[in-house]
Amino acid sequence: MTADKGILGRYARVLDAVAESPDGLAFAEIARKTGLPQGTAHRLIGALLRVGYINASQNRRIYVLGHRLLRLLHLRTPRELVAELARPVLKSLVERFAETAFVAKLEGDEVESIAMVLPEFERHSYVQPGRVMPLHAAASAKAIFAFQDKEFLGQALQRPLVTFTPKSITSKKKVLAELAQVRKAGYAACLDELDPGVSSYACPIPVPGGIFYSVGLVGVSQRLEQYSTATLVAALREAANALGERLSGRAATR
Amino acid sequence: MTADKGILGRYARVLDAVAESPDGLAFAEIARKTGLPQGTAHRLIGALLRVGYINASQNRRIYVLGHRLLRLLHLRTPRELVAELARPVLKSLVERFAETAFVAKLEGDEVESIAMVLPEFERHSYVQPGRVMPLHAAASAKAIFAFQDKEFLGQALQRPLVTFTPKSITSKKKVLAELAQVRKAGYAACLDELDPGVSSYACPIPVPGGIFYSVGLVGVSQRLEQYSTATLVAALREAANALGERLSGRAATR
DNA sequence: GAATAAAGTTCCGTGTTTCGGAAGTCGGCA
DNA sequence: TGCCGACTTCCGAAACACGGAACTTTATTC
Repeated sequence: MTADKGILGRYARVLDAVAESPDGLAFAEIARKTGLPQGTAHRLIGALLRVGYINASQNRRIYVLGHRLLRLLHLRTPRELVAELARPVLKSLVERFAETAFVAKLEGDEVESIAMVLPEFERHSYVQPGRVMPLHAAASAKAIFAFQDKEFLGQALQRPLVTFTPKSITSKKKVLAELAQVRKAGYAACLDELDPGVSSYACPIPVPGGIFYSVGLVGVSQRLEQYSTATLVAALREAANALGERLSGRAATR
Repeated sequence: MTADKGILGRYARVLDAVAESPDGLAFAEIARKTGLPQGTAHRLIGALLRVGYINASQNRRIYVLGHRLLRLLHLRTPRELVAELARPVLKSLVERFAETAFVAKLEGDEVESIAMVLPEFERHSYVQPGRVMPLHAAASAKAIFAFQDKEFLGQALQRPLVTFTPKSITSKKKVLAELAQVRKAGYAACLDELDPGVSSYACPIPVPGGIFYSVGLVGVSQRLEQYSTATLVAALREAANALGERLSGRAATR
């Protein structure tokens, strides 16, 4: 189209070109596909890189969609799509540990539980799908918020930190310290912080663009204690990696 | 953050704000969340509207992500996510018609078959998942390309129109006419155009932002003829609507 | 239903940024 | 070493973004 709708129109054309090529595009191909002069294309690509709308992969020569756009995409991915894909992985966790397994997702600026499989004998569940997991008192939420940027986190921390149990962490400073710890360890735990006598463990699910999902186990604290933390975390991490590959289309279709 | 990375940084902040609010944002909320002066916010929103990165919903007062971004989202949605969700719907089509049912997806600038369920007695399939469906000789591809914009279509039509059978349409003009017809009728048919003696029908799957998927039936022409076109199309349309709702997160979780 | 507040829109002089052609640099290859 | 294509930088002219303030429209209150 000759009708370039302002400056944004040209940026949009570059993004369209990049998105339409599943394996990314080299600089010259972008200039050709969009019909932009090389100098101009170069400048636009530089700006897009700086805001994170495209990323340079490999030897810095192939451009693909960037983390900032992938973030929007995951925020808008319907819960059901992810839930459907996660079910088999959750089932195998349940079989192994006989505890409730679940997946949580970043929705807007909150973390929600979106899929759950519970052991057969269990009478009730601790995380109904759709339940909002509080940032300071749920392993699943910690595992996701620990990997968000400061600005976003600061906004989320505006919400009051409700005291659910005597063990709940209710100071912003302590929450931030906890999240830093989660980031370092690669997993989150919540022992009696949300419901008394109930504990949970969760790992972030790595997908290109950032962390938007987590996979976890919940159960009566006493029963969970029979497994070592290392065992639980190793299993969750494995599950998280498997889910990450499925969510980004790199999985061997089972 | 005070560090605005150029003009794109401010647009990005608006988009982030909109994406983080699942139900959309009013003008004033955008200005507040991004910290932009009202006049400025208004101008940026206008530009974003013009390129289709945001849409005004309802009484033109609530802004949500626009079709141009949703398009990127769907282009990048892994095949497996969609395939998993589509399976039950495909199964019920197969049960009813005893013919192969499948879903196709726009990948880059090509249409690919991504999920398929075939009747038990069938010995081989006509559309392996992963097969690229030619724009001019496959119902599934026609059903998708018919709803793409002219620019994109023109680009796709650069590719040579292979003659698969005597019935294949091989002139650009006729292909365009056929696509216009598909757009009007709301479904596409291919009678012996790709493989001799094999026919297919397909309907576009409506999701917010445009058409990126189609659902179809394939089979030996003679066998398919026992159903009236109206019957086939009605069933496909129903399936397409069901899939559309699931894909956009509006479905009643079965 | 009038008064008032809130939400949304337009204007415009100032000043920064974009524009793209052309010239320059890099890196692989014979 | 010298060539070629891919990529990057430069720069003056022109265009556009900037945001405060004034204005219109819509919602709320009494």
